[in-house]
Amino acid sequence: MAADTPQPWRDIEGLPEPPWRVARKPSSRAPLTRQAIVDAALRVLDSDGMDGLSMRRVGEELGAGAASIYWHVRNKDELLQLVFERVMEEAELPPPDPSRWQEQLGTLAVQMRAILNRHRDVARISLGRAPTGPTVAVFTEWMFTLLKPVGIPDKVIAYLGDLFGLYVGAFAFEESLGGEVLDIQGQPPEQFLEMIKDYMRSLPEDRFPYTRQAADLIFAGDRDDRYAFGVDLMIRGLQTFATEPPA
Amino acid sequence: MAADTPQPWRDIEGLPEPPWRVARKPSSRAPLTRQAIVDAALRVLDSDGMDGLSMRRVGEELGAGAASIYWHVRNKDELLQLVFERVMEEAELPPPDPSRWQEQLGTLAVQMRAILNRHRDVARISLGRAPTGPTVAVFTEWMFTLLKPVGIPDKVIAYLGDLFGLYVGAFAFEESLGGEVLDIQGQPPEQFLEMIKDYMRSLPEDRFPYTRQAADLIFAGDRDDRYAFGVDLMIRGLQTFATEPPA
DNA sequence: CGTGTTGTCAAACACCGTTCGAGAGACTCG
DNA sequence: CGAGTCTCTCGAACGGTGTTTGACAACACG
Repeated sequence: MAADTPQPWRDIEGLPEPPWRVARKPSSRAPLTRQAIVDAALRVLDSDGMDGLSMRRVGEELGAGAASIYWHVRNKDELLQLVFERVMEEAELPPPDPSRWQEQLGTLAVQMRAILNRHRDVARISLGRAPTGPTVAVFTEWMFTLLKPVGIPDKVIAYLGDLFGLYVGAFAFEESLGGEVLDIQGQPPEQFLEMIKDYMRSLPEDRFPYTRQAADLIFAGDRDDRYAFGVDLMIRGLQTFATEPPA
Repeated sequence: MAADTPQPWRDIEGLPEPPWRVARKPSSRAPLTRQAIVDAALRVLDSDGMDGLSMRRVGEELGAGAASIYWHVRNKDELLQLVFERVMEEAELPPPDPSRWQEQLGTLAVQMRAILNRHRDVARISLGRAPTGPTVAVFTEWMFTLLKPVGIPDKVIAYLGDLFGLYVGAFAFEESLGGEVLDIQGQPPEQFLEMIKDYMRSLPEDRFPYTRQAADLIFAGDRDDRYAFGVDLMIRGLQTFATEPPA
């Protein structure tokens, strides 16, 4: 190539780039921030569920490459933690009223479950995780303000947070599976359940009298009912620690 | 485990296999059986943990190819279910004695947790799963025999199994993570915990009096202590359903 | 003998989380 | 005005994953 030959017509300085070669639309994409990434991840989670939540998919949702995410977030696990904390902030705590502590605790339990169920598969993230930010402080203070006046010992209140979170998370997790673990055969869950019931009823009467009789009861009740039972049992247990008589 | 301890009520010999678990075929003389695969999977799980448990790895353990496994097992999830059920059969139930129901229930809880912790990461499998074979029948019957004489309503007993399993599983699951979720920063878990405590103590005194004071309490107590608390709370709650006075 | 049936498995498929290194763009300093 | 540095993006690649496919071997039965 004769590089030294003057070729002014070959000068491309200032010429517009042909549209088919523009690298990317300059500013159509929102800036990539931690915030935006968490938003996108939550959006993907809500629509595609946990199995659809891949780094590549989150990148796509942002109109960005998967690798870019790693500049803002250590790894997928940290991203999940952020999504979890963000969702937990949706919880609203009423002003604590010790005279109705059982009711308020029950309501909170219902609300937490609702939040975990509102965002698909968030319950799967929640397990073994706890909020670490200001949220946990607000919760703790709320619990103490509600339960200390009833006479429940500090240690019990302190441990209760864990237990409470564990139950709500585990229950919602089970729900999020939606019996998908149950179809170990090709059958739909309910049909499979019917099989188990039949199996139970077919057991020898002399050794399994109760089980035979309770086969229906064991699988009866909707999710709400069973959830409420667990919450109720915990509250009843708590009650035995209270020194102040219930209002 | 004392495998030689006589447990006639636990004997599942001669009980019919539930129809959904019948093996594909007796298989004349093959090195690869369902049984052998489950064994191998459990061996891999014990030594390499959940992350190391891949179909290829199980195949290798058997001196076979990964694809071969799919002849005997529908997919990985079914394999996990089988491993879970196998481990659950390690539980030993004492002869139910209603006069000591609280104690026996507590002991069972401790034992279940021990089993889940004995086999590395089995707790991770257990969540959202329940045994579906004869084991669940034996458990159910045991529960009823123990609790019905105390006057606890059938429905409560029926629901209790779920709740019990949920708590044990969720707790052991959390343990199996071993705080690995906590090192969202590079720090080791305990150091990170100290940070949270410091954070709590630094909160404004007027809005977070209890939290400031209870910062230590919240993270105090070893796992055993916290586990026992949850079990105790459930048993206390159960007690309120009993009509027969405690012995 | 042929013809199924049962069981094995290498190769391929379509993903995954994560790392690397080249680069673009914006800022600061001499 | 460079030159340098720092922030940020991302294509390509690495080493895995669960699962499917199709070819193939070993045996059973008529």
